[in-house]
Amino acid sequence: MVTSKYIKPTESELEILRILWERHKASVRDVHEELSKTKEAGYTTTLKLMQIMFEKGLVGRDGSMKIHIYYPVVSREKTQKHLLGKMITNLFGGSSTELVIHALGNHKASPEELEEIQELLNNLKKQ
Amino acid sequence: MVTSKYIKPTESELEILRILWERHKASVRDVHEELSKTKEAGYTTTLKLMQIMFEKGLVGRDGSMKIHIYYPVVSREKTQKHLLGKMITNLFGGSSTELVIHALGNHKASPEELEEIQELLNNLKKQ
DNA sequence: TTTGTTTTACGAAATAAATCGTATTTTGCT
DNA sequence: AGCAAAATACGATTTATTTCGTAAAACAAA
Repeated sequence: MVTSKYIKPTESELEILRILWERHKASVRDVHEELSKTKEAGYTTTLKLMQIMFEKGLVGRDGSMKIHIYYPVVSREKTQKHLLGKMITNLFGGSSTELVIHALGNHKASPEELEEIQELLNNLKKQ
Repeated sequence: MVTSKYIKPTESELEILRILWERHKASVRDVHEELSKTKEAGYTTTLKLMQIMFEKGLVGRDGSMKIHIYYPVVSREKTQKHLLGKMITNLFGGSSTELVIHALGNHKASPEELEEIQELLNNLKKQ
């Protein structure tokens, strides 16, 4: 049985994946326009990146329309898990708690979100 | 007034910083030995990386001893903040709550840690 | 002081990532 | 069909990152 190897997206690829995860599917132009809001890059640069991502298997595409429509192949969850693990190890001394505290401290959460976390916390305490 | 620019450590540099943050100071050999536990790399590779980090200003070093003793210059906190922000944006759709939930879900925390998070949560709720 | 070991300096190669120019193909109009 | 605009393919360059060989310097100890 062949287990497909985890491919670590680069920084730029992650920015593109972010958009695809959000929209589920998008053309190169869609992605490029969204990207342009926060970043400076030529259209062909975005195109090339997405082509490379396609070759790597990070995204898929449907060419049956007039233009290619791309969609994510790697799941957000799996990618989150990998990168989160690395971050906890290298940046938070292996302590996920420390990460949680930082995340809660630096970025504000709404009352609803706090409640959501509270519930999760209650569940964890029960065990 | 000149504001010093944030230098984003690379993946490898982060692994070295992790060790320096933990030990406060260490020789190249120290770092290399610790690194070797989890990673395969030659001694001069580690040395070179640390020399480059010194040039970039990520670490400092004391050469008054027989051998160079390196120490971190960039703070763990500042680095955490930068990378966490990027991670929340690209990987968790801008929601720090989602990150917290993932972190708590995938990596187990001790009762003491849960209590610590509970207190933080209580404080946040009060506001 | 001579010799072997460790440490450092340095350059260069190998690899990976990002950027872009140009050419070709496809599409939408008229 | 013919033309302009948009989309794609592709190669090449640039820049960043990682790796390591070799040589010089510093050190330890016989």
